[in-house]
Amino acid sequence: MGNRFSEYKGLDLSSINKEVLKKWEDDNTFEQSLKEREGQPSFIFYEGPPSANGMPGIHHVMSRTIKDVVCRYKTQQGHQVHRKAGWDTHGLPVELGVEKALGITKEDIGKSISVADYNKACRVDVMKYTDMWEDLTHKMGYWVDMENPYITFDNRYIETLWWMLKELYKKGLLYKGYTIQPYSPAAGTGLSTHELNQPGCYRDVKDTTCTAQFKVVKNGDSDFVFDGVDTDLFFLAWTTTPWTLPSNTALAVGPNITYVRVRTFNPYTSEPVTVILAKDLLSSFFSEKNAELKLSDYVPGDKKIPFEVTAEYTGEQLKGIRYEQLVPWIKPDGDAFRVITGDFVTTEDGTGIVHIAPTFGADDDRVAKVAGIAPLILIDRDGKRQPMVDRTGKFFLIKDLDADFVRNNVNIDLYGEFAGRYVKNAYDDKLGDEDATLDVDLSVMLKKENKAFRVEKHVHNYPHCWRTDKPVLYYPLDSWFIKTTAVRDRMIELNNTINWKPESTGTGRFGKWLENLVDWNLSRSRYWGTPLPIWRTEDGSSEICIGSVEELMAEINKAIKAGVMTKNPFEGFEAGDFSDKNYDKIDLHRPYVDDIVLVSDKGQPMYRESDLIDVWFDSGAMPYAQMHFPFENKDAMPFPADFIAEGVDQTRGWFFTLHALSTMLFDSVAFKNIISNGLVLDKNGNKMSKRLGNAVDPFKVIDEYGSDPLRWYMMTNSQPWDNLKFDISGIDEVKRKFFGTLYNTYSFFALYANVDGFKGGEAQVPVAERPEIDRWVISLLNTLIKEVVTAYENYEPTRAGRAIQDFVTENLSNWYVRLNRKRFWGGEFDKDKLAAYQTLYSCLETVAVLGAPIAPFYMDRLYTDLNTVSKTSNTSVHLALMPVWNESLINKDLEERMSYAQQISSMVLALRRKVSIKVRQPLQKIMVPVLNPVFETQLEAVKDLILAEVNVKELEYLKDSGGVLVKKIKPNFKSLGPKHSKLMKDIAAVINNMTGDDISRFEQDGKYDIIAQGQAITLELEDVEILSEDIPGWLVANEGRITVALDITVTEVLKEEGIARELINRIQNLRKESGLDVTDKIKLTIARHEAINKAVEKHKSYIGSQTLAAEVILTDKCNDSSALSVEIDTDVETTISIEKY
RNA sequence: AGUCCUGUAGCUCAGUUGGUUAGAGCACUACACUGAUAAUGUAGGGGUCCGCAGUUCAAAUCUGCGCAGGACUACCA
Repeated sequence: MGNRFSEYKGLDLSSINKEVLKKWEDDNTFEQSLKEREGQPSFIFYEGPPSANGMPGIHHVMSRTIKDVVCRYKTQQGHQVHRKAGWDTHGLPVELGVEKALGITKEDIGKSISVADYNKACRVDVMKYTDMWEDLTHKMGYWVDMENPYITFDNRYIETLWWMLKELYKKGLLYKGYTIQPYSPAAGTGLSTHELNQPGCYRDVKDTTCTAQFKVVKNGDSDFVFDGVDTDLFFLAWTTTPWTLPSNTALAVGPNITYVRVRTFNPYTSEPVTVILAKDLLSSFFSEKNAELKLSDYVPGDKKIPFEVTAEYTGEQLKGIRYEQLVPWIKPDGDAFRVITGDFVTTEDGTGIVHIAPTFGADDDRVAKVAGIAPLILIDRDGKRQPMVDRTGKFFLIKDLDADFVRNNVNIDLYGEFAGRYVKNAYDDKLGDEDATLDVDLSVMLKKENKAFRVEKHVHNYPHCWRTDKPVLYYPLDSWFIKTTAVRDRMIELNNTINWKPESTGTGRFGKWLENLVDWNLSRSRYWGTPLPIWRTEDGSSEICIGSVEELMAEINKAIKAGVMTKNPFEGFEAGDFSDKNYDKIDLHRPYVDDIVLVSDKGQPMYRESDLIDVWFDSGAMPYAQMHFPFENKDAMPFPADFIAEGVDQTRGWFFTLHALSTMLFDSVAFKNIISNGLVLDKNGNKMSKRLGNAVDPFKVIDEYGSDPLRWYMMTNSQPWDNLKFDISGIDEVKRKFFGTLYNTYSFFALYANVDGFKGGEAQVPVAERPEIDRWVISLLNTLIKEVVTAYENYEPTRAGRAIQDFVTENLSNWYVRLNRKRFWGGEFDKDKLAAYQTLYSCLETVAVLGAPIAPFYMDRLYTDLNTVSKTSNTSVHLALMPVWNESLINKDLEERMSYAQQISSMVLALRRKVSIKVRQPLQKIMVPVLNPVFETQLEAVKDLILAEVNVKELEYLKDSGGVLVKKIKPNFKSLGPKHSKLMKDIAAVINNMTGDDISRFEQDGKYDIIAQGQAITLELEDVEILSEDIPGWLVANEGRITVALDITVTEVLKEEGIARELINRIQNLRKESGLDVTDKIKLTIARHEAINKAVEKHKSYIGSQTLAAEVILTDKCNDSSALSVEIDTDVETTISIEKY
């Protein structure tokens, strides 16, 4: 050991995975990689916290591989890269999981199970798969510190959150307001979008829709629309929820939409009316067939209603016009019943005029606020502001309203008839599908009042509550908000400095999101999460936002003194002591914080606002909370991150909250570089899911193949931000194609290095003194380093991996090793051989270092195997530094001529195949037309390589003399294009029609005059490509611009040499079969055969040297029992025997 | 509905500032090679570059409109 390069029986990446893991553990390699970089520039990385209450899947391997690749790369660039793991522990999925496990629903909380017990169950449940996560992290080789993770339910973590909330509160960015949210009256709770997106929530339902007539008020602003109108004038607006019409306070038009004024008759009352609607939608209300009808011919009751367009307006013109309240039940408090404009208005359906009920639509609420339109609000018995519908889903009963309000604002006669009606039959147990709905009754009322223009059933998609199956209502609910809109511009500015991979996610998805930002709704009415640290008096006159446990303690003590509390539940907690022990004494969750009652300056009790905060706040706060900032690490907080990575689905999740909080609190980005990766789909492009049974178990894959092929496959198969169609056979391919080839190359090296006693520590043969092919592969190697390092630096691991793979399989293995095999076996251990070993060694070592971030296990093994013998390094590859490319070793000329060699070789081999002449049979010569001296010089340098590879004696350059060559000329569009764009077609035609003589003349003069479309044009040589495609009389191959001819005459001399080679081949096979070592010398006996005697005699020493035969004996008959019969040529058979010398 | 991504050979993917014969690997077929051998090489078949329109001398590449798949956000008259 240590003196010989390890040789293996086969490649077992799964075992290597395990062995290398063990080594990392024994050597504390990860810790070392941090310790060794102490004092070096740090590279800051944030780990996005996964939720540990679900099993890790294959897609987690994806994002974690990306993170790991970057962090390992940066370590190899000399940075210190801390990686702190984290767990996301709050939130709805946890609650649902617990409810399912305990067989309870939300209604049971506080009844059959106490909040304390419920939360205790959540705390345990959320960590239940931690072991699996740690195991996967470990096995896949993701280096992250799992010893000291941040956990979002930790009291210290929450304390930082409180500190942040207080900072926001102090800046005036935290406020209470209301917003329109999905609400389930049947369940009595608001719903999150997450809940709304449960499968089956959106269903097609058939509802009554109504196109209502809003009567235009005639005043100074609207005179122009009344010009020539002889009837009442109405706006038409359509709604799928007629029950919201009584809450209408505005109409919205599109500023650039064209509207028409139409004189017609109401189809229900037959009264003459004039209505306004979008021009584009005219045909959906008025049939073309009726266009000819005369208004004067109309008889009330006619089915066919005539109409006449009498004016046209833009939306902008209609803006500001007032109309009468459609359903005058309740007087709104403030400005209302005015036409406003909105960009969201379309003419796809309806009338192009949108009915706005700010209390029941999110869009409505927003545009109304902007335009200064009041919502239709009621005051209930408790003095609270309410929409027209109560929490159970019915119009408020008059007795439930404030008496003063009823007196001043409510028309009891009209409203009384409808008060108490449920807006959907589904909310009333007593009603079924057969009963008349509120929508219908309202529509009928409007019809009678000449206020409905069309009433019909309409099928549309509507969300339903996933628990009660009943329709959801959009309803205004009280919530706490963060005023992100206040910093929107700054967020956009900062976002422009972030390097997004791919860029489109940053500018597109994220950028657009920021432009249309709304305030961040923080409130969640749940149990398991970070409580909002705001205490308020019942009347809302005083409130306090708590920013630390210490502050809370002080307030509690104040409250105890004031007598609103009797006992401090957090007694014994010492401010400033950040130990586990101290923080274990308290619990900042519900219900404990709810039991705390504080006291206002005026001595009133203050109760906690019962909301929890959005879990996304938890994760967005992790840069600070993971350090317990500012209570600890006040001056040592790593911020902002140099790099983060997560799935693209986090764009509006984690990416957003990180960005929003850092902008608001520190006026800074939270991360400078980001990769947002795509999804991992199954091989057919379908989303993986347990339900479909197409989910891939990462543990099984790693166990079977090892992590390296999996990681390599994920990084190189498609760009990280494209979706990956995960196909297990792709991993197999990577294993064979890449790792197999790399392993083979190493095995080849190890085998011969051990034979020759090469150690790797020998003095280097100067590159300039190495043969052409060595310098070629070294040139490519330096190109590779440049390419790979640049790719990593640009956060493009895919390019890096593909470049490495290409180099290994194509250049190193298929060409360098294949052509150089003979240099490694046999012969003296001379300078040339040493150069070969050193070249191959440095290629392998460099590949190991370059590939280490992606394939950490195998590359570490390869690196160690090499260095254990050479002793040039004794560390893990992950502590090694990335190589630096040497520009002076990159020789593009050399790379070009080697590619000529490769191309010509493969062409000659193809020719041989065509005429069925084996490669073992030497041939006399190949001929290559050379049309310029540079090409000849290039070829001359690689001539020997070509000849050896294709087993041909000489290479002849055919010059342009005596007209042997048939030349062809092609236009060079790239050069011609910019000069003569319009004439290209004609020029091309002229060039293609040139004769051999023309071409010769062109070549001699260096230019050529032609006429195209009457214009004289002088062509330069660079404008065309002249090549020789055929050499009459020879066997010719042609590829691109290279042409090769092969002399296929087999002379007697050549034949003999061919026979010698055949013999050598048989003998080598025999050697191998008989188990001889590569270095064993033999005694060789060959039975005479007329066809081979001369060849053996002539090439005796050649045969001997190739087969390590000390003696080569031609005999009449081989008596040896080990003698074997071999076929040398068709019908030529002889026997040979070998014995160890 | 909006925003974004993707669409190239049977499959997975390259394809540079637009340049005229669109490539690779896998798979398939045939042949060859054999001291790297559970490798390797060569050849072959296989393409509406998603469609349509436009810009241009020239479009897989640029623009517009669609189509299909996917993601996110929203669900509104």
